[in-house]
Amino acid sequence: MKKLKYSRQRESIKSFLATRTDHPTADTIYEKLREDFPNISLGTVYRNLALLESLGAITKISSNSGADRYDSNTDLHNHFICSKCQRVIDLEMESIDHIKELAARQFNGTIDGYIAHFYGLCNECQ
Amino acid sequence: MKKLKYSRQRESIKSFLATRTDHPTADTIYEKLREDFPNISLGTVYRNLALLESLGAITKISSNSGADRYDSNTDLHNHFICSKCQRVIDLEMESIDHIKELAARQFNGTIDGYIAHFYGLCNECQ
DNA sequence: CTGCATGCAAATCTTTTGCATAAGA
DNA sequence: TCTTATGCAAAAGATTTGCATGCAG
Repeated sequence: MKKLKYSRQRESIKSFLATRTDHPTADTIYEKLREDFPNISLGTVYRNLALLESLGAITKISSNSGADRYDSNTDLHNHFICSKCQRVIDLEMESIDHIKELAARQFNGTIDGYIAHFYGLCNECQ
Repeated sequence: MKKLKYSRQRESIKSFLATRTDHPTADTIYEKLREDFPNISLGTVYRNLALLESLGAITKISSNSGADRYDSNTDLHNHFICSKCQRVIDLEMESIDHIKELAARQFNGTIDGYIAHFYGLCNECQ
């Protein structure tokens, strides 16, 4: 496989994401990075996000509507997704790891991980 | 609000979905419905799926890749999503409803529901 | 009749990709 | 110099929408 080469853009994407807990979309990241790299392209942002995800450095979150979101917190944690504004909020809840066992008991295959998405209306929307 | 009017297409979409447990995409449904309605359009399929979802008759499932999938089983249940072939499999597992309480304890808003997605490789892919 | 639903096509939105050039090692 | 990364633009994939016409009530 090919060797990874340093890139200022990629580092910037990674460090920007590390400052945010609100799971920005690729486009939000793009708009922000334009401050430092006026000519950066959305393609570069998507390419790097996919690369970082494949390296396990970040996580992608898809919900039922809108663009995918990205999360620099790769620790196992769950999300609350607002049904109205689509905001994604981290839940620092007690471990629910045992649900993986319950699932494994039902499913005749290998379960590598899980993510639980809770939904409802966030404080701002209700 | 406006009144719902019967449509053969919508009934057909609903009953076709009821026969499947593999969570087809809008396009799969479209191809199937063309057997009975040669001129049906994808737009009609999407419009009816959105309508049925808003009525609570079906559920939409988004995963990290590929098109959204639709599920006629609106009972609370969780899914296994294959990381390789993207197959979505229902998990008839023991209740994990208590995780909702754990989440509510952390989140200062209203939690209406949740869905847990387990991932890994399915039998065919490993 | 009246209004919701459809078919068709164009438009949108999000993400991916090809290619020539720039930059890291 | 060699190879990976970038910018730009076009392409692709999924979903939505405007509009004239069809069909249910």
